[in-house]
Amino acid sequence: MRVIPVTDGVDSSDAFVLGDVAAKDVRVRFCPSPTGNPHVGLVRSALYNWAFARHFGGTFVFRIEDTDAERDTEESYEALLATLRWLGLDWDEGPEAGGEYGPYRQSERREIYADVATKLREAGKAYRCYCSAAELEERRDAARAAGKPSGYDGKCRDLTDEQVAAYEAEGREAVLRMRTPDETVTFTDLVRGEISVDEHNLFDYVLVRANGHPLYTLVNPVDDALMGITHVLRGEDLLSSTPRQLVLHEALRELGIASGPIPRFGHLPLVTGEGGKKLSKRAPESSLQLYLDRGFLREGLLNYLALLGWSIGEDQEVFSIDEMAEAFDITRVNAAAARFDLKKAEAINGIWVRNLDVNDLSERMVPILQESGLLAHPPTPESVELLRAATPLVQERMGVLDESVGMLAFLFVDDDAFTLDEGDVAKVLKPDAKPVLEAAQSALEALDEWTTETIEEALRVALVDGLELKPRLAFGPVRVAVTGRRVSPPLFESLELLGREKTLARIEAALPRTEASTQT
RNA sequence: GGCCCCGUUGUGUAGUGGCCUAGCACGCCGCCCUCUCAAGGCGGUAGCGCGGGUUCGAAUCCCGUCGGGGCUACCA
Repeated sequence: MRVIPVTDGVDSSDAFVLGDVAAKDVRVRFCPSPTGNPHVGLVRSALYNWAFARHFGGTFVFRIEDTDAERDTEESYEALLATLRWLGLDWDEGPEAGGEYGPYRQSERREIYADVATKLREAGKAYRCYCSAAELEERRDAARAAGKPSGYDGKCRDLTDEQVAAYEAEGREAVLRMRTPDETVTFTDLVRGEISVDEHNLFDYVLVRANGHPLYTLVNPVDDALMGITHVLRGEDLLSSTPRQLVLHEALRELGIASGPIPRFGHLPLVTGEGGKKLSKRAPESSLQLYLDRGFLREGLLNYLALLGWSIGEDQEVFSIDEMAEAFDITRVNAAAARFDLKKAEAINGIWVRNLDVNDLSERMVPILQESGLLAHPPTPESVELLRAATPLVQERMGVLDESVGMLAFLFVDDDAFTLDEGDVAKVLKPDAKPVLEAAQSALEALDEWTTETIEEALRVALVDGLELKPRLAFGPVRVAVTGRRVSPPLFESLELLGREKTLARIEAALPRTEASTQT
């Protein structure tokens, strides 16, 4: 039985995590394949790697695994870079950053893989396999039916020259397979502890396709080795392929293709969706773009993602990624899968929203309001001023920025586009609201000074004192008439920002509605 | 089917043999505050999957069991 790498002790200190590697020499990587949109699991993984690197003062490498020409797209590649940049997860080496281990896009490293493949084959570490897809499937099904492991059975492991010649004569194409050892492979996972797989479940796997294109199974470990990666932190879905990769790492060192210690692995818990299943890339709720479009703050989203599998300590949940980097300990990552909870994400985000400087917040709201048509591209100076003044009114009323759209529409929408929510009209602008609106109208018309304080005073005197109404019945109709909804930012502040003219015009326009909605 | 991983309230977690009649946060419910909605304050709801051990003592250690998940490609 082989144990790779050898470790002892089970304390959760940095020393255990580092092994023989000096803190500053730590090198971790984030290596997505550019297929589809970045999803939350991917980002969580990037965050943990980033925090790990920053914690030790090591290097965060960003590598693109675009070896699948069928599925990789340039748009996805661009999206990946943009996303990491936006989140503030800066990389030390990688696309656009450079580095001495480049290139960092695997599509530009083909010769390297071809060379390694040749060396592996010549050294007998890998061999040509001529089995056809149909044959493999047949044998796999048979093994399954017999209740046995269904991996590759090793048929082509030790072909004689004659057999090879015969296959070649048949015109068969060959893939390159890695030869795995007839021993149990054991390694110590940084979050799960010791894990082993015996030889009966260590299958010879394909490294290079028949068409000569290298597969992930080859390029991923090869680049990790060549780029001096010391720690591999990735999703649990890759856990079962780790023993096989360890075998390749050993071979690379044995053949002198790579030097340096074999990386240590830590498998992060999966991020699951509603059903407790792995969040698939295609599930809408897993798309990071969805959250960005809704106006999640990078701080809030990252903070929430960090919570999915890790805790900074006793009674604290809100922290920045710098604080995370400071405290991050991979051995304290929870091994169990974590469910993505939108409500919690919004709550955490809301805390960050409320902690933001008002000017900062109003600037961050611009894209959302533009997207919804409330602001122009670029926004006019007046609307920017108005937004700045209105931001404090909504700051503690939203978890996510897009919630401000409904609350602020009344301030930014063109007069002819202003509409009342019909449901709210039916509930609030009943016949008995008419005298309320009329009283409000004359009280406001008489105002010399148009400020929050004078407006409130005037309305209280006219409606609460004058008509002897309870506050909610007094202000409700005015609120609906002027903001269009029963739920709005604070009324008096809203009226001040809206201005006297518009306010009075809207009350006037709403008066007939108290009659229209009578017969129900 | 096979292999591997995992298992504290609905969700995320704290907890590493006595401080646990299990803490925190989100959610949910109620109350307070209040011009609506939020925010804020107060209170409540709900959990160690199950069964055996080990021990004076177990959420914490061991075994079994059940349940969940991942992988099982010439995808990554």
